[in-house]
Amino acid sequence: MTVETSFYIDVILPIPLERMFTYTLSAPESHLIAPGMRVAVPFGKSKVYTGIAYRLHNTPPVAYEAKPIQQVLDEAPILKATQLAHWQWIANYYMCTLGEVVRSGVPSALLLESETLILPDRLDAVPDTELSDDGFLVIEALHHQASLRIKDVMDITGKKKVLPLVQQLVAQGLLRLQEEVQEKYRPKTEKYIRLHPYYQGEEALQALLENLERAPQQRKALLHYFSEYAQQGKPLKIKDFEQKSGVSMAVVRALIKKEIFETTTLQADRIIYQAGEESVAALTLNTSQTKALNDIQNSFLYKSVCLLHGVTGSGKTVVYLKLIQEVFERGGQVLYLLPEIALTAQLIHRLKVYFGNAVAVYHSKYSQNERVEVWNNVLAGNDSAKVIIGARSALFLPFADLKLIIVDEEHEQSFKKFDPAPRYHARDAAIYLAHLHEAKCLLGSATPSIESFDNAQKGKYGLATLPKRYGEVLLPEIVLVDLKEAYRKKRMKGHFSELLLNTIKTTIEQREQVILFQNRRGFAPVLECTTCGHVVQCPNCDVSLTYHHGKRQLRCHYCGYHTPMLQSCPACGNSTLDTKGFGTEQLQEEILELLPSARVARMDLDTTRGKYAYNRLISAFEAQELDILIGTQMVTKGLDFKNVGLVGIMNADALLNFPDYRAHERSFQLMVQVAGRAGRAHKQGQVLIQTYNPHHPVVQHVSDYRYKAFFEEQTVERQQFKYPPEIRMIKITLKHKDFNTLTEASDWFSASLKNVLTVKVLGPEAPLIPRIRNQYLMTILIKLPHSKKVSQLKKDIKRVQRSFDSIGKYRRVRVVYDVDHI
DNA sequence: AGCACGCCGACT
DNA sequence: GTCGGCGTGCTC
Repeated sequence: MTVETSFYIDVILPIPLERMFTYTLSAPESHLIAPGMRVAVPFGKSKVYTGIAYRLHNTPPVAYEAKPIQQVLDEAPILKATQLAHWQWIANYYMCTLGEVVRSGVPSALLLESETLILPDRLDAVPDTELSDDGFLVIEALHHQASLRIKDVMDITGKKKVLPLVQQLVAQGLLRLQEEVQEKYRPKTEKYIRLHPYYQGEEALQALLENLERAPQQRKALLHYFSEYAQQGKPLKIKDFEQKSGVSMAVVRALIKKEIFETTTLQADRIIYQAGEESVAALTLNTSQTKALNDIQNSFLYKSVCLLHGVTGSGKTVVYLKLIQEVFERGGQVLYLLPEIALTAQLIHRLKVYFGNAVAVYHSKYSQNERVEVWNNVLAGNDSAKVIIGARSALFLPFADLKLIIVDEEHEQSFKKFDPAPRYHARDAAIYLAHLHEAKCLLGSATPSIESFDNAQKGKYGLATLPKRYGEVLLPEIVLVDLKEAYRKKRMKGHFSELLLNTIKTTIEQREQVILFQNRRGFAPVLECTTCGHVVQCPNCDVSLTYHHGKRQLRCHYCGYHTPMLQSCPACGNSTLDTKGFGTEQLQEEILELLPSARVARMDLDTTRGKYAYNRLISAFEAQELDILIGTQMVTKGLDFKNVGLVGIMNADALLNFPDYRAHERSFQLMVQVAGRAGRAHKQGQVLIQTYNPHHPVVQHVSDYRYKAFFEEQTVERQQFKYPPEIRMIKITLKHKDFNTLTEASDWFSASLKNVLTVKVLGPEAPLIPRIRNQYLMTILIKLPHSKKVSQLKKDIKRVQRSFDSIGKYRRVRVVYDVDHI
């Protein structure tokens, strides 16, 4: 007597729902499946999703009947247990669902797409005369086409609601529906040839060659095959063979047809790297680099995270290389995280020189196929993916043996993801990932974030420093220009002080280049009527429109709205519209007027939109085809120019006066980073900062490169006003298109939080920009001391949200959590 | 999140 | 009458 056992699987679906879904498995499926594999499952009325198998069990669900899965999609797990643990941590810590982590973590080519296909069943089951007009159209279309999709039916009938119609036709037996799950990723294959096994023996071969006496080309091909095969000892690529042997494809085909050659198809790796050319061992470190390396290694003996504070140009990368080499020799995997992938080209090249084809690149700009390739290589622990360079998303790779994570430019804001969940900080997620793998994590920066330096000061992280530029070149000299005084003494030409303008001139005369930094694109950020004071605003967002001179347009930098330049004030009708403030575009225009012979280019979001525009600008500047580069923060990021004599910061106050607790930190970082672009291999560079407040402590600290003093001042400020790292913060944003509903809803939410939580709840408050893309925003801020337990707090917040969601009128109010927001 | 269902007002 | 709007509930 046998007892019927049922098999169930809990599946993570890539959707923003907290719970998992339980499906039934057949007995054979239950033997094939393991946690971490993908499964195709039906969901709802007509959808099929790819989910991740999470837990296999025998407990039937009580409240509902589980559906059977459609298909097991993998033979082996594509996710590792450690990886799932990491994803779970991200979901908990950043208050999102595991499904959202899956959606952003798994390459979308591995998350199959469901497409409802409509196929003909018995098209003559019902006479045409009994069909509705729309029904007739659909059946007619299926006489010409093998299948239709739902959206095709919409086009044919010209209607949006076609499902009832389709369902009726299905019920009548005319059509059937097929839920087709398509594998988007097809491994690239290449054709290889080899000699047919029949000719293995000496005699058979001899006979064959004699046989080919009258076919000299085929004979030539065969002889070439032998010499190549003797060298390589493996099947030969058909393309290579054709080239090297000098015979035409027709000859090869003839030999295949005669069954003298046979072809095999092998999966090819799409990403091919050249072999390593130089050895890291041959790299010599200077004394401070040696010391830093030793400090890092020592700290790794008892701490898992170490911060490397190295000034710009101090040679941090060489230290990284040494650390990577050490792991590389032991065969472990290294993850090298960068804030922005635009800057990786130089680095990838450099790493490949040392680690050859062990270097793999992974980021969102890569094609789906390439990403799946890297994914599989990392999963298998292949030699072709031992050193992985990537942006944020590389954190989600299925590491088999991760030993070291390097987070370069750890202070960069772009490591924190926002908008689609999961809103994680890649640096912090990297530290947790290292912890799970018992790996080491190195954070590197010239201007460490307050948080990281604080952790280093408190002994939580190790600390190593590179205080000097490589080759003992001095850091650029920073000169402050008092704008107030310059204006008073009428020593200004447009937005340029005489000092800055003259220094630009002499720099160019010395055949050196200039970078001008202005953190604002466009021509003028505000268009104001001088008669009535009206400021022209975006119709969808509560921000002023920026005037773009080149296109004679007004543009919104938040939603992309644009309109031709207005000739008169929309409020009072007078033609007295005037621009206020200035952006990169206006600077470019001014400089062209002031220095007509200078070769000037602008680098901002507007000029780097095209696929290659960014690289073109960079190479033109590198090749010294340009004298002056005017840019936004884009120019501050890790670019290594060799001939920059001067960096000008047009207006430091625009950075400092930003209403945000991080404004000073960001200003310090931006200014020091952009200053670092000045100076050459053996010559000190120059930096000019224009400001209305030359005595501002941040400006002062920048001018002397006093990071420590800056850090201490910031720490005091943050302790005083209760900001991180003194406390932790969770920002809750509520969005809705109706202002009144939103206000009511956020009041309710905030009040409930204040009721339930024992920590500080601030708000609701309208953010700086209270409306974006026709959605009103409200923020609630939660500040909690480190002594409080976060996990319980987050559960309490989620509980409040559940009661909130159960209130009908608030249901459509979107609630967004941003933990440790920037 | 989707998506269907169901109830309302606005038109061929 | 039908079409499309949007509020509501559900998805294993």
